Amino acid sequence: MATLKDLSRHLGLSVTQVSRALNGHSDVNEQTRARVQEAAKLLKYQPNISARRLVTGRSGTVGLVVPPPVSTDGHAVFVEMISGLSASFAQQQVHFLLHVINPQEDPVAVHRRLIDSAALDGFVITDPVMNDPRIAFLRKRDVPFVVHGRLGDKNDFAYFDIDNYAVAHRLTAHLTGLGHQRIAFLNGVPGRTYVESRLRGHVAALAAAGIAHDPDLHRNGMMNRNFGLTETIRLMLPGSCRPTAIIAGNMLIALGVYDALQALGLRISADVSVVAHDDHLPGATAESLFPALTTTSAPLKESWGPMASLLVQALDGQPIETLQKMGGIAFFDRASCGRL
Amino acid sequence: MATLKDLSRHLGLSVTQVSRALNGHSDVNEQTRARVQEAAKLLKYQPNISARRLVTGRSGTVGLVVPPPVSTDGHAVFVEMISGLSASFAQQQVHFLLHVINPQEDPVAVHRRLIDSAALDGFVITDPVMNDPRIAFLRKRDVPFVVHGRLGDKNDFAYFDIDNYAVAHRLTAHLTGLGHQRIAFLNGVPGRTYVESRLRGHVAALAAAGIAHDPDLHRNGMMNRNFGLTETIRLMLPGSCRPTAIIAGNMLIALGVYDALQALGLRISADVSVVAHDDHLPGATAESLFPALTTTSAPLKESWGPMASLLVQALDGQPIETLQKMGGIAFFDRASCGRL
DNA sequence: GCATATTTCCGAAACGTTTCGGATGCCGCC
DNA sequence: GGCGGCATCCGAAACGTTTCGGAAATATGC
Repeated sequence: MATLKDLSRHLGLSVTQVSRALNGHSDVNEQTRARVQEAAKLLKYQPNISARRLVTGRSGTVGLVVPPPVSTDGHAVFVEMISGLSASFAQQQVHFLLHVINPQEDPVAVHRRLIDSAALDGFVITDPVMNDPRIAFLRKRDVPFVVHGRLGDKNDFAYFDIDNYAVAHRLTAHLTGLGHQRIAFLNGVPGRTYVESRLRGHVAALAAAGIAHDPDLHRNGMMNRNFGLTETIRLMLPGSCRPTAIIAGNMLIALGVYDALQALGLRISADVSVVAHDDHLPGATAESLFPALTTTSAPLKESWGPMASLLVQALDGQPIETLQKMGGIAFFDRASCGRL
Repeated sequence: MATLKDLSRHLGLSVTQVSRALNGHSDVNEQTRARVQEAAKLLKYQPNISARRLVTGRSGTVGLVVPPPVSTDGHAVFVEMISGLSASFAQQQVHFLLHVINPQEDPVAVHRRLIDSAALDGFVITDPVMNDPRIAFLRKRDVPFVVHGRLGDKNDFAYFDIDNYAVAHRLTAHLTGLGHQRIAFLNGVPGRTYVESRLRGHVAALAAAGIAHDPDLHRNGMMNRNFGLTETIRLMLPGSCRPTAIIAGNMLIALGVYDALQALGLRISADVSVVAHDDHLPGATAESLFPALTTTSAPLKESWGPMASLLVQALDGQPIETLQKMGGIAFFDRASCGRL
């Protein structure tokens, strides 16, 4: 309600000086600055962001444009993402605009409108695909953005990602270390970057152990429980050359693997070793399975804070090379693996 | 990128007139208006909302301040709410700001900051409680808002709600019509308005059939599967005077009721009739149960569109009395009830 | 033909902030 | 005493839009 003019009148200072005092500029007496800040608190001064953004050209608002989640699996990720981002941006004093589009709508057009009306000055991009039109557009318009994930080799933008190569490498090496040779890998849908990175890490770890990669043991699919179940059953068909260990791309797949092995009467660890990567989505924890599941661990919920920081730094004009961050992964050796 | 000044130069008109033409004012020649609109399209003119909101004092943005969802049950509602609201507001050309607070934070303080910085000009209020401080604050500051649900009798604000009295009345009357006298009601946590409304509707329908309400048959609790399961078992304990029919407050409760009756060896419909209210949350559909569940139906997802419209109308200064809307309820008689 | 509406237009001010360029006073220094 | 340097301040312009009050041109009524 109170404006700069009110403050300046109240303090006997110019509007200019009040503004500079509050914004931490150097040419203002420390004593005056204190007075100004006190008065601001007293009069409950809140800067009018419309006025500010009009002159600075920046809105103090970032946005996320997404289609609504489809499956119930998607719900958990959606909730975590939305609430994580919103809370993180709030902490950084940045407003978070959410625009849920219907799936037919063109996301680029929405981004364009949002930019042209000067409503937003930065974006979060999730679920990037190869040659993503959103990324191309934002780059062309020179609008800051941060991507959750990466694309192939050329990543000349701010991103946060986990080291998916390392994930698969670590899991595979753990199994080869126990003497396993025939290791199945239930990976995600082909084309997604993290799926390809994991495949590379997997193959590299096999090679390091002197094992040739058998394409038949590598399966792609939607990362849900059903995929884990059906593929495990197919892998274990009598007559086929069974794997002695299975890597599950996430916890849902792992649940399906457990279901299938149990149904087939195979003992986990004793007969078949199982490992998985754990995003820490609600619903399935590695410790609560029986036997407790050995995993690499990289909680998805820990990405949103860094994502927000990166975007804010990008808004502040920091060079992109300093804004590429990888989340760490941990490894928990539990009870689901046996030595061969 | 293009501004009004650009347009006015390009058209040989004053900035004033261009603005009025675009905003549909009356004192502009229809022919000129057409020219202006064409030029606007040509130059890809997008009004700078910061400038607009600075002079109008309105931001074209509404907000929702919520804590993150807790349980996995809450996820489905959260997702539906967030995506429904966002999409609906987008359709109405209103920006939707989401602010997820941590549960300790004071929501009123957040609302205050958002208002004082002129960032938002309207709010959506969900999960209202009696004497809600958010509502009191927004009313005091004379900021438009719309509430999902109602509070007791005094509702001098815009709201969207379903007729919970009618829901319980309808379900109860259906059962009394089949000759049931001892009807249990598994209702939500006490204090919530819809819970109380439902109780009133229930009691009224009983009275209309000449049946006295037995408080022992009315149970309150968290509306989840476990509540339905445990309360049904307690209701059916041998020695107690068993109900012949059960009303479940929502589908999760109904799932628990089905589980319990099956476990107890009681046949649904033949031994015990079951009805429920169905919010159409993903995960449980009334038709897919066996036997198919008789329900009142009021999809939660149909509230967000009306909610958005109501808030937009409130922003336009429409009188509150015209902004109180009730969602309709449907009744589906399926296979879960038997005549006594 | 004159006064009065009506239609269509415009200039200027205003919203609240940031920032550019300059002003003022004071200090020490030669 | 003059001069440069520093610390501290201020006036005015600018951002892009809406709107108030009025002006000009045209139509209407007698």
